[in-house]
Amino acid sequence: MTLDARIRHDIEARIRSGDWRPGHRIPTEQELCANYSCARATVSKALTALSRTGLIERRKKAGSFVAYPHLNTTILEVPDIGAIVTGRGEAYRWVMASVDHLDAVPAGWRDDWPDAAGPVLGTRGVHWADAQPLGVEERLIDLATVPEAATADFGGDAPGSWLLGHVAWSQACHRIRAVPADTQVGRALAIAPGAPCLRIERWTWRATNPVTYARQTFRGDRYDLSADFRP
Amino acid sequence: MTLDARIRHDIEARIRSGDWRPGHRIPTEQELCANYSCARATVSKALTALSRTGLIERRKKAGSFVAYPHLNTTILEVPDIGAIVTGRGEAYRWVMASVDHLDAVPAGWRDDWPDAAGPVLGTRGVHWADAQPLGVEERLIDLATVPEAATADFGGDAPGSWLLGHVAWSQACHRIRAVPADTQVGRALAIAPGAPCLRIERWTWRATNPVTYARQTFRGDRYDLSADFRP
DNA sequence: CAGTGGTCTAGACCACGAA
DNA sequence: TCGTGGTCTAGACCACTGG
Repeated sequence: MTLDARIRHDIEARIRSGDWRPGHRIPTEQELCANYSCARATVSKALTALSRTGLIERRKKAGSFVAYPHLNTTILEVPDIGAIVTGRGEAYRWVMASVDHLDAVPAGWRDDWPDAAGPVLGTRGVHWADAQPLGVEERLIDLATVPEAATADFGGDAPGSWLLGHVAWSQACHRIRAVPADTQVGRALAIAPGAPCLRIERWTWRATNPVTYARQTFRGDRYDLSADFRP
Repeated sequence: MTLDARIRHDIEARIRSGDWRPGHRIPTEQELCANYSCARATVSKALTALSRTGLIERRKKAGSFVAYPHLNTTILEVPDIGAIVTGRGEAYRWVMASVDHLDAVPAGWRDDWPDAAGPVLGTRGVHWADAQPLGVEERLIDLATVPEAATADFGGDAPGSWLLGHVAWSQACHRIRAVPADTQVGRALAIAPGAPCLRIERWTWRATNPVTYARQTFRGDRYDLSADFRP
């Protein structure tokens, strides 16, 4: 491993582990030069690479800081439903249906989220666009990884928005399918049972710790995903 | 604009314009140093950045070359159906149903692909996993942008595979929806009309020129998209 | 004003791999 | 073998901006 890769790796490990929280000031280039006994260009190379990935933010005179996680770090912006709806010129609204403290992942969900072992927070709600229900969301949050969620005030926001702003997740996995609406979803979304729905499942981890599992089911005739790519 | 950005931009422009084709040898670092009258580190910075984006490939002793477009450049690997199927341990097969030379985008498709003005190649076919039809694909290829497609031998591969290997696309846009199967798709996929299907539409450009429009419709019960992310 | 990152220079040594 | 990229050094000047 090259020296600049080692510096990069060390800093990234500190951030991912939660040792350095968002906003924490990273040692200056000169301090890092001294720590690693190397030239400033080598440190600069490592820090520049980290800032390009969005993990840190560099400000002149002030120094380098651990970046606050922001929404546009991923290319496919699955979770930010509000922005998609608002971008279409419609009014976005989240209606929380229930928040439950559970001692463990409920039966029937264990197959979908075997990672979480301890107590979890279960949330349910509906995403609305204008006066139309857009999709239902069921979510589990691991309270061992995110204990502050137990007492969090989600305000009027969906739990996903709160999580994005409060937890520095390191890995997420999505699964996107077309499924028929069951009777419960059909009633919530005002569509016939069996009507096509887009289901997005999302598993999120911080390092090896499970953070959350979300299952969103959207009306097929009112919602689609878009993604722009450049090679 | 900084000097290394200018070097990077110049080289990228040559590649995107098609002036330097995949496999073309880029001037050595020393030659570029001379051209731009700068230090080798500056040239190296530009070339390293280009190779990290996958646009060029650097080989010791041999030099730097324009990279052949490869499948894993995007995070969400929508087009590579074959790899997904094979990864599940099933046998992938593409069956071409028709290839048509058309003078223009057919009526009924113009709304979906208004970009293409001239003659296009229209293809239809079915993706199979083992002995089960997985999804149907309808595609239009702009022959003004990709004239070699008119006489191309797609072999046993889907047109998308051929395109990925022959055209350096610069931008792609996806749309993912859940739609009900119509009678034609239902018959091709052996499912009931109205059954939920995952539809992926993909528009691809090279610079401002349209390359292709593809519409894939997959059985909802047999196909899903997965995507891993790291912030 | 002074410290910080942003950028660049000139030069060096090394490992690799095609000739 | 020897040209190429990969990496690093020591030093420099500049622009920005917070104290």
